[in-house]
Amino acid sequence: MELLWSNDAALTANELRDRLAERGEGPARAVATTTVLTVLSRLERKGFVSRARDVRPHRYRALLSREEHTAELMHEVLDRASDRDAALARFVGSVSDGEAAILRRLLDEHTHR
Amino acid sequence: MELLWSNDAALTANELRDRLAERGEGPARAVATTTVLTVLSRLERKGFVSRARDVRPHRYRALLSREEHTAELMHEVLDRASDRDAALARFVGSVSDGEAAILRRLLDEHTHR
DNA sequence: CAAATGTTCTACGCTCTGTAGAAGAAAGTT
DNA sequence: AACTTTCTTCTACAGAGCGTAGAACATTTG
Repeated sequence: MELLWSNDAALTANELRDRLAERGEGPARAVATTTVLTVLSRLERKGFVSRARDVRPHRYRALLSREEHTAELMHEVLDRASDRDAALARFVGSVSDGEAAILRRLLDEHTHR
Repeated sequence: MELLWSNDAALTANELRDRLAERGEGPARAVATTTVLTVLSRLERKGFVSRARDVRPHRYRALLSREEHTAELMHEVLDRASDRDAALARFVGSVSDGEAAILRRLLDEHTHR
């Protein structure tokens, strides 16, 4: 559910519900607005989403973009490893050549910046 | 619980239970053997553990090392991203300098091998 | 065969997630 | 202000996963 969040930003619950209804017309679609609200509240509690309480139909926005969130998760996973370096090594070792090239480029930028 | 697995390899349920009892004498320690068995069965079902059924006190062993598992998880997380490259970029961007250096070295090995 | 040891089945409690109805609060309308 | 519509919160329930383990069944040992 949370994945549907990567949309744009700052939506109301109803707007979000409509977006959800659009993508994926199939059966078993269309959730109730309250459902969206509940999920949003939980996400807010967990710090994934911010809510503008001042405007009336509260507007919600993702605090982290989809990609930031992914990076965040990768770090969490890595942090749970007993041997970070070894884990990193395994990770790099199991990356495709293409992706290895991308990583290299990214690291260069990381340095020169 | 699964984390306690990174021990060595090929243990019986009882041996495992003993290892668990040792590390962390504190209160609320010491689980029943059946508990260990149940957990092992579930891990086996999920493919994290292999079991030698031929020997009688079945012997269990981790299929992936702690670090391999971590790398695996990182890939899974990355695979769920809509834009892998962007996610990778975020990841690299949020890595410490020291870790960046390690990554660079790993990539070099990756290439020259 | 009986006793000891090992394994499977079944189950309970807890947390998380998806789902939403009922009830309360705020805004819009006449 | 009273009424209606819209929005939000509260409460709840089912299903999955995890930690835990007792009861029952199987196997090995003496």
